[in-house]
Amino acid sequence: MAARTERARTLLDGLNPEQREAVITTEGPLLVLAGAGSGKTRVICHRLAYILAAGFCGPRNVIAVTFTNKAAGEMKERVSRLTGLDVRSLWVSTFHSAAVRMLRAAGNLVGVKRDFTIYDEGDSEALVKRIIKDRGWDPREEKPRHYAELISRAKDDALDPDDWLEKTFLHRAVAEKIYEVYREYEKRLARAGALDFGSLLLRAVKLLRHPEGKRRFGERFQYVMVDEYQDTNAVQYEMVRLLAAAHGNVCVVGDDDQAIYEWRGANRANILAFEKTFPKAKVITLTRNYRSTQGILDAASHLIGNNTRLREKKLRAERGSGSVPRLIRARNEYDEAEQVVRAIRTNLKAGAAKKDHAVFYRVHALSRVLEEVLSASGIEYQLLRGVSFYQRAEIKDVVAYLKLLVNPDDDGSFLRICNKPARGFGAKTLERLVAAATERNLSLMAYLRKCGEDRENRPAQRKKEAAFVEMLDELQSLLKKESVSIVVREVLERTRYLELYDQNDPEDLQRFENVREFLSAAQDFEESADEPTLAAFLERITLATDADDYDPSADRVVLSTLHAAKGLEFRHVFIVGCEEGLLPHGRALGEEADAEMEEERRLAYVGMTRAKDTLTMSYAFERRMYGQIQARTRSRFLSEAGIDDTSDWGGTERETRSFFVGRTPATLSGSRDTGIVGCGVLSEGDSVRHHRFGTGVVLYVAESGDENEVVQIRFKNKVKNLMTKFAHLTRV
DNA sequence: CTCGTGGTGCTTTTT
DNA sequence: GCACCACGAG
Repeated sequence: MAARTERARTLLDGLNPEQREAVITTEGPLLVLAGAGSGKTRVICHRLAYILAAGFCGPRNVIAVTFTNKAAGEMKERVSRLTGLDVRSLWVSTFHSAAVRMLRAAGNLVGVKRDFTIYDEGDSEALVKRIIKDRGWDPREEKPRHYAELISRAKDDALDPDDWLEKTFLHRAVAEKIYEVYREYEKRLARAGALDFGSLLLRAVKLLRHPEGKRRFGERFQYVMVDEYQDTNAVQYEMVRLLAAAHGNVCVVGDDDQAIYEWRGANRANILAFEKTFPKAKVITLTRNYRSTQGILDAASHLIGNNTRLREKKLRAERGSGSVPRLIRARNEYDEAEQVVRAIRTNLKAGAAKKDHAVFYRVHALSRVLEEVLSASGIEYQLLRGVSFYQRAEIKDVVAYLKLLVNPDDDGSFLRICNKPARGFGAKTLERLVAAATERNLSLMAYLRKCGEDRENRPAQRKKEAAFVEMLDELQSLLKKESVSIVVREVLERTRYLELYDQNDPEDLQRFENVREFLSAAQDFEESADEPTLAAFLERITLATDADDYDPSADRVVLSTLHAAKGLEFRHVFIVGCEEGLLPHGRALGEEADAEMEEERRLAYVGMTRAKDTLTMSYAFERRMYGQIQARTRSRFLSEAGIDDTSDWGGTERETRSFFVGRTPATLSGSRDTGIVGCGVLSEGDSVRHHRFGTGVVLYVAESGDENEVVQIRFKNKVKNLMTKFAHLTRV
């Protein structure tokens, strides 16, 4: 017992008093407000480890919920290292994986059959589209994406079609249409034995309310932990509440300033609701920032100070003052990318690694130019996100075959692949088939099996259909005796799927490669999984994302959207495209878009607080967007953050613009007047004079020597970043 | 049934 | 500018 206590106590070493308090407060409800860079992950892991090491309960009585599989995996790994315990029975997972796990075990209690299929967003949208078409509506008018999104939001708020109709503020006629689609959508999901992401959570909640489910899962978990709590939606909140109901030991960790997913149903006010639901909740605020220097933190704090905040907190840098954020002004997106890359190259020369750098942008579209310029410079990079591997058409096709084997009622998968390659399921045939099956409320496969015979003649057609059914039956029987990878191989073989591809077409060749990669993923899976079934494999890939692929050890510059940047940190951070309409995004600019504007601000805040040593923001005077060149205005966030543009070189915005337009960079450099310092002359500690700011001392010189040299100078009461070529500095 | 073209319409996207 | 989809011609 003493040894145990001793071991638990060492877990507190190296934690600050607040962190320590959070770790040892294991009983009762606890809300940890963790500012950016305040050691949140550390607290969560140590707290989990502490509970286990102290022997308060066994691993199977703890559940920790995070938002990505990757975060979950790392957490588990870390807890294992910290405790030396076997953590296999510890539930560390995403909300969705936890839901799946419970439903696979006891879904029958709430009407979920064992072999249910999971529909991802693409599958849901495809289903919505079929419903809209079946109604005879034009999918260009009634946009499936729009409908699918509304349905998904409704589920985030736990609203069934009737609840939703009652609550919606949309125009009656519009609302009725959506209601109709939503109802039909639910009907068809049920018929297909499928659950979408929203239903997974809703069914899990239903299960936790069921007496038997409550007994099995509600009472099992003595300790509940939730990460990124500010991004939970209403249903996830309810799930947390139910999981914690029996024992009341629930710890949620979050930061309302970093809530960036309200647009998809998250509710950052859950942070306030927590204290209402658990009136005795203890609140611990972590405000010591171990990541960034004070200069960066000040800018970020200034920015976020423009929001109305739920829980205001002031972060303090533990690392000292450091440099203040820099601003890059560029003529266009190419100039912007070139300046960023130049700055990166300067850092590389000074000994920094490529992986110490990250470039963030609001929209993926901005990555292209950066990629071009990085490639041209021979600097390796890795792109976060982009189309997920598992979202590619060819992968979804193969997956659809597999899903159909596990759950033959999955009409979505059936329709996707029944005619790939062509085997007699043309448009007309399918139309008839769907109509006949719908009439009998049967899935397509069930209809083919049961009623294939009693349809009118067409013997040739029936033969083809029978062959298809037989092929799937054979594959299905393989499932019982062969491993996942062998089944995948057989599927490719027997369906002759790969014959769709032309070996001479480079795009097809890529698809071919992707399918091969998929095959090797299947192999990896069956070698490593606890339960190497096809259903488990499908589950994993449906709930997997590309975020899970980011490799922090690879020495490459990271390109990422601001959203995907959450949770990461880099020595040198660049945020490009700081322009009105981009960051903040155009959709947040309207009169009645205050909430959106605040979310944009939080997004910028998240990006800025990723930086450890230097932060550079940039904007361009013009940029090609949607195929045309547009004049751009610098983002309001820059001045809100105190990253003051105009003062950097001593002119006004208009002067800057006219100065740039029509000039090439070469004509910009150098100075005509004697006494004015040129590039490559200054070094740290030099005293200089600026015509507006007076005299100051050079703090440091970035990109020394070339025409983009930037010097940081401390004037009487402010620190400025100036470009030597514009600043017209003289020596004192 | 497949291929080509033209029209459209475009944040973000943990699961 | 680009990617995706629907529709029409072959």
